[in-house]
Amino acid sequence: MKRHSIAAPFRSRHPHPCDGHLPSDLEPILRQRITETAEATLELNRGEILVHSGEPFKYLYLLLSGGFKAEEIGEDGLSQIVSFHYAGEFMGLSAFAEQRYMVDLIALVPSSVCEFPMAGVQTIIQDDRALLDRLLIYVSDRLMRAEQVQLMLGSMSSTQKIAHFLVDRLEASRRGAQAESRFELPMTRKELGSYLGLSMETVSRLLSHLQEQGVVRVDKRQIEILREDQLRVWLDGVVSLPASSRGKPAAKQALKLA
Amino acid sequence: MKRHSIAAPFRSRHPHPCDGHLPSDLEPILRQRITETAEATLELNRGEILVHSGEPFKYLYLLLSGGFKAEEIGEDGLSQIVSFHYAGEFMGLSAFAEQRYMVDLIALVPSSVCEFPMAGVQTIIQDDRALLDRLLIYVSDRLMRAEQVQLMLGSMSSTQKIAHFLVDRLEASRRGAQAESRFELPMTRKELGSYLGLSMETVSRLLSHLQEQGVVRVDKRQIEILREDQLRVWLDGVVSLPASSRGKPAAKQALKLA
DNA sequence: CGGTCGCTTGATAATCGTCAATTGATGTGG
DNA sequence: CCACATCAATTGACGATTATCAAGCGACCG
Repeated sequence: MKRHSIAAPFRSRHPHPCDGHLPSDLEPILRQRITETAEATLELNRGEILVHSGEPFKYLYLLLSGGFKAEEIGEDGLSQIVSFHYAGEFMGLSAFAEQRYMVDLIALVPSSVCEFPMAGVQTIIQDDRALLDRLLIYVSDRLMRAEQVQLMLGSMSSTQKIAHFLVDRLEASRRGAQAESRFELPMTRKELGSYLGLSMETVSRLLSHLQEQGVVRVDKRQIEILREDQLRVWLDGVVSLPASSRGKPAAKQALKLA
Repeated sequence: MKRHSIAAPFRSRHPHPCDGHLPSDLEPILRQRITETAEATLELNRGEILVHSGEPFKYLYLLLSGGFKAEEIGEDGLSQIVSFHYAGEFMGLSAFAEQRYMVDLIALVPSSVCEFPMAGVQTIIQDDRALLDRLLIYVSDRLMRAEQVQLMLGSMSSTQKIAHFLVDRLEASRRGAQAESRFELPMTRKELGSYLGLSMETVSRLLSHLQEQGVVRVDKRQIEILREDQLRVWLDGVVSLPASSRGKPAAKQALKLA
């Protein structure tokens, strides 16, 4: 984990590395003040740990580029990825309650993050309550998403889970600059399985199955969505994973519904 | 749903109905100010809906007595209970992001809640930022819990899920006034199943099984924990639900581990 | 008193996890 | 630079866990 300190003179002379990466709904004044409190940027390689669960909540992190997983660790050794983080997102928002991080934050791919000391954040909040308003909204937003993940984990079949994930990624990539229907997954099949509550093997089979049916094109971690409509059929729960494509009824079904 | 307005003259002369129900970590000054903004208390019977998902976020609710479920509704008709709420808890905290409620809030048993108009809450926040700090903590606390539920849903077996739930309830009842190892469930088996990502039948079988082994006593919705140590063995994942107690190896296993 | 609801229990079957073998990619040290 | 180890991914065979279907029972309500 390489650390690049941002000295005060540097800050005033150069475009700030966090600039252009802050959430777009943040008021301009706040952007500037936040930017000024950033103490350093960090570069992490795949597998490097940014924060350990249980450590005191000293920094808020903004992901500038790359990808992260947030992994919840049970007392008994169980673990589960509870969220993935993509560029532009804050990380560590579940730490306000206990003033300690509640998850491990681990880089999935080479990533850079911006580090905001909580002391500085508190200072900003002293003169301008707007930032606190924003933080409340961000945390509430994550809560909303976590509840949606609960629905996914508790009530969906494996096919629905994958479709749910792919549709979510597709919509995110559409919101991006050049509205693509292609994207790159930053995580392994195993990590995706952990997030979805499935085994690595099931994830792999589902992706193969989706590809056989011409719904997506899968090349390593490159995903291209060919038929969003079919994906939404999977999401509606009509399709199920065949036991090694028994007599290939699944293909017929897919054609029927097309 | 019966509504009792709290007129201003009433407020000054009587002990307030919300008094003594607010979270204990709230500063006294805030308690008083919050209490003053309460507009009404509501009485709901089992099954009555306090809030529909999607409605605008007009009120924050404090549960005074009884129990609630928060039910997430998928676009396709799927639904899942994402949390239960017990006396003293705020409800509706995932609504800050979109300014709409994200779940249905439904009474599990006859309940009373205190209704705080968001307009009034905003007013308090204008003069005193402490309340906003508190809200951030409460939302972050719920996020933390939601992430723990994700771990439960994604990585635990049915036996671990039930044990997890019962241990959680046991600890809550211990924190109560007379530190009991007995408590009453406010929800049906089906509702509990929805929350745990299990079918009603599996929940019923697991409770029967726990009773056969003398770990708990179950009478309708009354639960008494007899052997917390055994419950924690279940939580560690050593035990599994036998297929109709095949030759009763489960009983032997339980004795071995005792 | 009939009907619905909550709960229990049994039989059966489907989904999905586990185990295993294989392949290709990556990286490391001799 | 190549052999070797490790890791990610795929695919198949098998079986366990847990959902579904079905029947029955007591409680409560109209």
